[in-house]
Amino acid sequence: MNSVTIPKATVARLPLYLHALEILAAEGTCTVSSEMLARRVNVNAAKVRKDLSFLGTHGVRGVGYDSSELGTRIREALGLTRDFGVVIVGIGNLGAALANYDGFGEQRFHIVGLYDADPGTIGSKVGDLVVRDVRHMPADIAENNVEIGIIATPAAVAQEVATQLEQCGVRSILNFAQTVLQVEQADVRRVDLSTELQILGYYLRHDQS
Amino acid sequence: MNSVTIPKATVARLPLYLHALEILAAEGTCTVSSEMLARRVNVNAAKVRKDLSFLGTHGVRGVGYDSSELGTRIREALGLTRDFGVVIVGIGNLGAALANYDGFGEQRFHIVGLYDADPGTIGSKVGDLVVRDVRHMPADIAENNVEIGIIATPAAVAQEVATQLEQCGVRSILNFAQTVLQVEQADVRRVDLSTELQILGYYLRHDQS
DNA sequence: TTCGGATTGTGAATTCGGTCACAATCCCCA
DNA sequence: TGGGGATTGTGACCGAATTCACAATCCGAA
Repeated sequence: MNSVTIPKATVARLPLYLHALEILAAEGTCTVSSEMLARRVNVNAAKVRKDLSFLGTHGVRGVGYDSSELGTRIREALGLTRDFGVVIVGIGNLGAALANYDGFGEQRFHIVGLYDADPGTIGSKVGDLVVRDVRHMPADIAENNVEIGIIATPAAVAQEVATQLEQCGVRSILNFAQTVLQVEQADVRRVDLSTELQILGYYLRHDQS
Repeated sequence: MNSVTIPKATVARLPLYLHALEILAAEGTCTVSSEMLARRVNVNAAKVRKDLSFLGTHGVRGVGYDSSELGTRIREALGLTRDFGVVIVGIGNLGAALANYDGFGEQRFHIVGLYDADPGTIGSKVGDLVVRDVRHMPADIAENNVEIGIIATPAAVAQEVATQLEQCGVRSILNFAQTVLQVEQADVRRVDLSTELQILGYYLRHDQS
């Protein structure tokens, strides 16, 4: 839609700006400066301005950005103008925690399905959804127009689930399993506790962020 | 310790190489090529070699890397030659899930304390630890030589917890709360579901990974 | 109406990370 | 003993991301 492509690094920061902005707006701030945002997101003010410039945003020199308009612009850029269906596969401790996650706020991501393969888990209720047999997943996805899949299964089956998700047409995958997924086209983001800890471990000794 | 500083991007990949290596080793592979690792980690083979060259590693031309020696080298580089004490603050759904996380395998990260502020949660047992009042945290940290703190509290109190952790001498923080923490010196890594979903959302429309 | 302080937007410079290509080296086999 | 296939290590290039610095612009006050 939007003509210019936004650099990956910028895309990754837009949600942070948006969140900072929502907090400021809730506090009644109408105008924000790049400096103000920078402090809250822990980056350089020049970087904020350059990032925002990719949105074709127009702040006002000498004044700053209108916080509500800027919020709208960022939401548009991120595509947060419509709703997204999300499924979670693997309802163990982590999957259940993610299902209960309330951090979406007024966001547009809606969890519409929870799946597991364990008969002991299937049928149990998490939040206001009932865990269904993973074998129902393909049909459900097609029916509900699901676009994002979250994998919270054991590593051993994560790849299989990913392949299946992709076959169902899911193009975006958030992977919490300790595996690097091999996919055809899908966009995968990986979140792994043990990886993060190991990275932190390195910087414990080689200290200079 | 190790003379040369390793680029951040490389550090972030080392845990992936290590994990791939452990799987290969478990399968009985003694020698691995950069190409083999590259496939499993979804990166370029040249990048693998360049990354490993920072470790001063010596593979054997025409042959590859000795998988057990390479594993040792990576572990040394990451500092995984000793144990790390970890505490988790905020034992809600997510905190409890993290406490039960078994993905550490034979890793050296040991969760030695769980803390919460809610009287209803304090005293409950998660895994084989009992959740303690967060007010005991400073004393416990000093006593047990804790180096890493995981924050899984509501966003509203995350900053306060971070400040307290830092005052207790914790220099590494893994932040699951929806906030950007302001810290003095500590190294912070942030993991947030809603941010990840928003990034995925962007690429759903602007598709070309 | 003019001046000063504040803040944006952006070209230019710089740093960082990724990719390519190839010489150097090794093992194995004939 | 020599040659061929395989694979590493790395210099050179390329592109992305960050930072710098400053002209352009705006608001408000005198």
